[in-house]
Amino acid sequence: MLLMFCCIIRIIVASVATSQELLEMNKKAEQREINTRIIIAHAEALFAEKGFGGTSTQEIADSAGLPKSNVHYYFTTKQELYTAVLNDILSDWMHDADIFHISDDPGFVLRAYIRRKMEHSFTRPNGSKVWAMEIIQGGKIFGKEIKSTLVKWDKDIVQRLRVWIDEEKIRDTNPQTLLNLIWATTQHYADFEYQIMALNGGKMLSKKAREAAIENVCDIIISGVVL
Amino acid sequence: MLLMFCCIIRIIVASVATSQELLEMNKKAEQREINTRIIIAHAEALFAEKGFGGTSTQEIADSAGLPKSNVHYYFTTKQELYTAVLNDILSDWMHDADIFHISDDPGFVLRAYIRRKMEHSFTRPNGSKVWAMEIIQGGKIFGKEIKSTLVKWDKDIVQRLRVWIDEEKIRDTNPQTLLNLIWATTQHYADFEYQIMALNGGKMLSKKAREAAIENVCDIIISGVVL
DNA sequence: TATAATCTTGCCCAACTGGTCAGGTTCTAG
DNA sequence: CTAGAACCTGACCAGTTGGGCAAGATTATA
Repeated sequence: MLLMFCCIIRIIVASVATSQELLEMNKKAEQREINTRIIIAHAEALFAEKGFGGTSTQEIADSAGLPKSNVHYYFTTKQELYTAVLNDILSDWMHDADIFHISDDPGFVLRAYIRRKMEHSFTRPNGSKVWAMEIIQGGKIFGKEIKSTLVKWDKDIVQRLRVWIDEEKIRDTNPQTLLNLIWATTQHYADFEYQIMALNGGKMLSKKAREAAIENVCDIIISGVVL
Repeated sequence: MLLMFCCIIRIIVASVATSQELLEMNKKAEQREINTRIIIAHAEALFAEKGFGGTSTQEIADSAGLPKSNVHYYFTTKQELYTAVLNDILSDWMHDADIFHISDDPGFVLRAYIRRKMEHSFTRPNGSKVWAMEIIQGGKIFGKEIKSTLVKWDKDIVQRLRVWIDEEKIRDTNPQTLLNLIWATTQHYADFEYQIMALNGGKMLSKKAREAAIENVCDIIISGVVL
């Protein structure tokens, strides 16, 4: 319970400040903001590369260029830091779905949403990877946040899809299944980056290939579902 | 190099023997077969739950009901055991694609392949999870096998899809992208089991819901791609 | 300028890690 | 029946782990 409380405190502290907010801060607060951000960024990369259990706080500290004790000053436990990383990612993702509320054309909305998710996968793959591993391992650490925030947000979108089904604008399918398919496919390009590369002759996807992948995925899903 | 060789030896030893083969073995060989299988099975479950770095050989031993030294007798290093687990999974998966060579009807083949992959996700989720985490972490340990076995096998299927595209039996899309979409979606049901459950009111998918999910996924993809 | 609050750090530690090994038991081949 | 290969395991080890702590440095506040 106390731990839970500590986590919440940290999350608030760790939330990204705008540059305007940074200017208004005094030196102490600014230091805290900067260090917290650095630590989270390096932790995200290392957790993505080696998993939670495979990453030591010492490594994170070294990577961030700080003494380990300093990392422990900002994040008392490794779990606390891990939670901060996951929160940072989640808040970034939630906004991708804003598009569902600014248009009523399923073709347009779905295409825009898929595109955003795909682009996110290419620009911030590590976040997706850490998230994926947490879920794969059964959400043992971040489970509560998933069950509350994510579930509520999911229900909202599913409801939106259901309306389109009733209006016979999209195929009569289980909206949750459709959403799963979209998430799975878009995040695949971040999480399975290595496999994608291996199947692309060991090279990273070119900008052109990425664009083509985005278009292809959009096309397949939309012609599979939009009536 | 020596390590590589050891791994191959282990893999051969660890390969599943039929019950017929078991009967023909002497006691020593049978013991080896049984212990190896038990260790791999328990390791698979633990690696899926806690990742490679988060699982200790002691835990694996305890879970398998053997002393740690015995585990180390069969698998000198943790990596060696991990490799054996991944090989076990990979060999299981390869066969799912046999269907591509027994029919020329894309609708039939794709539906059958997706169904098999989905069923596999429901019956052996842990294998998929370990695999997913290995890829997410950049294939550092299993990379070579991926680059050889998997890539070759992938090329084969892509070629098959390309023919169908040329024959205008399926939509003119990047065949690799289509394959990625299928893998991502089908494996999602194993890897993101926890999320699926959370979005299903915290309950596991019922048999009926699973069957419906399989049908839905098939329908969406096939009507998105088969002409 | 005093003093309170926050930040930084080197040092410490008990617990655990993957892995070794010697010496035992069990089995098989000849 | 016997020699030796294969198997088993308790005891052990050096290195690493997450995290605590207290004393000193810096900054904010009154």
